Amino acid sequence: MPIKPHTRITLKMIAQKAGVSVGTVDRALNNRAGINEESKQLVLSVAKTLGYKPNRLASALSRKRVVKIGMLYPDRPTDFYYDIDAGINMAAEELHDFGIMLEKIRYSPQDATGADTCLAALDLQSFDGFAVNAAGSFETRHFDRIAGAGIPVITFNTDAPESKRLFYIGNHSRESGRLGGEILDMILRGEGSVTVIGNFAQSMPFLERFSGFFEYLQLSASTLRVIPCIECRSDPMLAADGLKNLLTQTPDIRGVFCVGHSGTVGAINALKELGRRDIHIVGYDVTRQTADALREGWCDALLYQEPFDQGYQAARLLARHIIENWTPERAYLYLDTHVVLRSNLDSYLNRNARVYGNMRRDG
Amino acid sequence: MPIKPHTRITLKMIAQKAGVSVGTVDRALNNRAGINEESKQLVLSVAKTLGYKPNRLASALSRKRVVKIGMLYPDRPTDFYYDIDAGINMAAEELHDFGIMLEKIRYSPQDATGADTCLAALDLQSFDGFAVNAAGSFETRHFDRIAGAGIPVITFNTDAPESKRLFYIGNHSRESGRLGGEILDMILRGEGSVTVIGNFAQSMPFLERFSGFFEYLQLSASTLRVIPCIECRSDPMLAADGLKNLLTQTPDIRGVFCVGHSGTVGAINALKELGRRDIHIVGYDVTRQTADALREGWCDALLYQEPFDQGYQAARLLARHIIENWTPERAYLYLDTHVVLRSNLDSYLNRNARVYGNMRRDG
DNA sequence: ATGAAAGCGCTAACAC
DNA sequence: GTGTTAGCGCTTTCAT
Repeated sequence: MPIKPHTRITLKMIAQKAGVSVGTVDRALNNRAGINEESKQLVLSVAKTLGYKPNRLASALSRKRVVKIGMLYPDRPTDFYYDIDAGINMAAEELHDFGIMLEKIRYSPQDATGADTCLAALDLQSFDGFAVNAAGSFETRHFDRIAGAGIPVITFNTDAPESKRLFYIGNHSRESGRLGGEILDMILRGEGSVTVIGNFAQSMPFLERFSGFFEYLQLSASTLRVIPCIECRSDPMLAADGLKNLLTQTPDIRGVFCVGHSGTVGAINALKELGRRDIHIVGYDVTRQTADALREGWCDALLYQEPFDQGYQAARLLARHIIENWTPERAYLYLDTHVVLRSNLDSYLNRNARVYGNMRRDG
Repeated sequence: MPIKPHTRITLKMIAQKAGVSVGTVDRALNNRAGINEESKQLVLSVAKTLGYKPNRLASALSRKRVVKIGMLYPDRPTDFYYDIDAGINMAAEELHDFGIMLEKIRYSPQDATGADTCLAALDLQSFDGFAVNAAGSFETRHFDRIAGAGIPVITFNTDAPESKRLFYIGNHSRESGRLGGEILDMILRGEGSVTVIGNFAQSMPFLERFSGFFEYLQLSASTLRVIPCIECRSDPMLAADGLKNLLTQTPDIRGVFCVGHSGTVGAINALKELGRRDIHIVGYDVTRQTADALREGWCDALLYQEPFDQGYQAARLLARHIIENWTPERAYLYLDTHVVLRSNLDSYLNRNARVYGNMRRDG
């Protein structure tokens, strides 16, 4: 192990070259008050010619203030939020050293006032930012109020585009719907009828997936016939019953597109009950139930939304905004929607444990 | 919603509670020499009850030594390594603050002695580790020698399982081959003949993808007939000619599985030339050529290997091993193989620029 | 074997 | 408006 001097441009070096003190350099470089324009320009130009790169570490270490970020997301369904939560945990660990603390605030999406109560109870002033999963019946005006107070708010997993949130990170729901249409069309080769199990009342992403699905069929001039869809309201039972009903009325249904996890589970159960392996399901999210069904052939493809990454990146990016005053060029940061088939299912089960999980420190 | 105070356990606190000095605590915690067993155990137990978590930042900041990591990977095909390179750049930037320096060492995979020459020219002793993309005709004994000298070596993107490398991070080639089989089978519904365009002489992953493809057809009892395959030796022209030849002899070919990027490009060109939109291609890697073909319907699906992440994670994980003495539980860290279809193609084009690119600091 | 002390690069508080 | 200085938590060196 060689001992090499660390040649790095420091504030001190800039100060020396510019003939000022580190304090002044700091003020210039960080846009702080109490410096006159001339010195500022001087310092800035010296820093530039020297090729100065700030050292986030030293900065974080010396910062007295602890940055506190509120992570606001539903407490269920447990399956789905388990992965988001894991991603947040990972980010929390990485950010901890930087003096950034993540505080999880779970709300109940079923309870219309749950999130509101949560927010009301919080001492907003003690937070430096919020990352919000705007699922369920969340009142966006709440975080408009927060954003209005100068505390940055971003959304993840589910957006609230009409709100004052800074940016969104998550999936492109419409695109994933198109993907669902493409896969179902590929499987069925445009023959027969399909139906959609929706969850539209619950929140926008579901509606967007549905739109995307239609969009694909439209664009590709698919010959698939779409039968009026079923609403499942996040209840697998309703989805199952609805599908069974529909099948008695319309026996030529060949495929089902489920815009959400509960609908997928319901549809799978219905087909199992009826023993209909000839009907093809394209659904959402990899959980034990859907994974088993995929493996056993009750389902053909699952669209996977990288929940782990959503939590992880949301925390990281918001932290970055707060610490470095960084903002993305676009207000939408889309993560990929993954196609999970039988052959790559194993990769997605416990995927985080595989790679990221191992990346956690031993202690 | 507990409000946890950000109380950080420091060496000082442990020292105080254990009645020793910070120096001793440091020695105990980091297995350094010059401490007697009793004090060590005492410190360790105090640290444990206090729930001590080391602060990587302070550690990196105070460390005098600069850690140098050699990233060894081919210089072409440019398209493919552009993304790996981008991932490495991102890692380099993140790691820079931690006093970790990445040095890129590009070798020419065509030139049998290219990598060897590279390695011979290096001052091995000045490196703290190597991450190697063991593609092409790379002589694994070279990095066996390095590993033998106590310098950790990991592989990424392409493994060398028989070598002394510490662990591998990249894709599961056989699984991706199975995925290719599944998709082609799904498209063709087991009807007709398919062929495989190989690149087997080049390196193991290609052979593994091929095995996986067969494995799937076998396991699923697919009725697809596989016609003896074409070898393309990384040359799209050879692939195109081979396919055109085969098609004159065996007109009922309905699908083509290409185990590598060059084969995919060649097959696409052949079909374009023949105007055969009825033949389905499943290939590898998203580049301008394959993306255009997918969009225009000359190709049905692309398997994407997350090159960006491969470079990024390889650097991060090796750094972690060197700095924190962390080692993964398994020697294989698999990243997902993504299925790219028309509907989600846009997500994959410039995907790194979209999210990660934006994450880079402004300067 | 152990303690004391000097930084690493930066921030923030205080003095001028 | 500017300079000075005391840390942040850790590593490393030098005494003891």
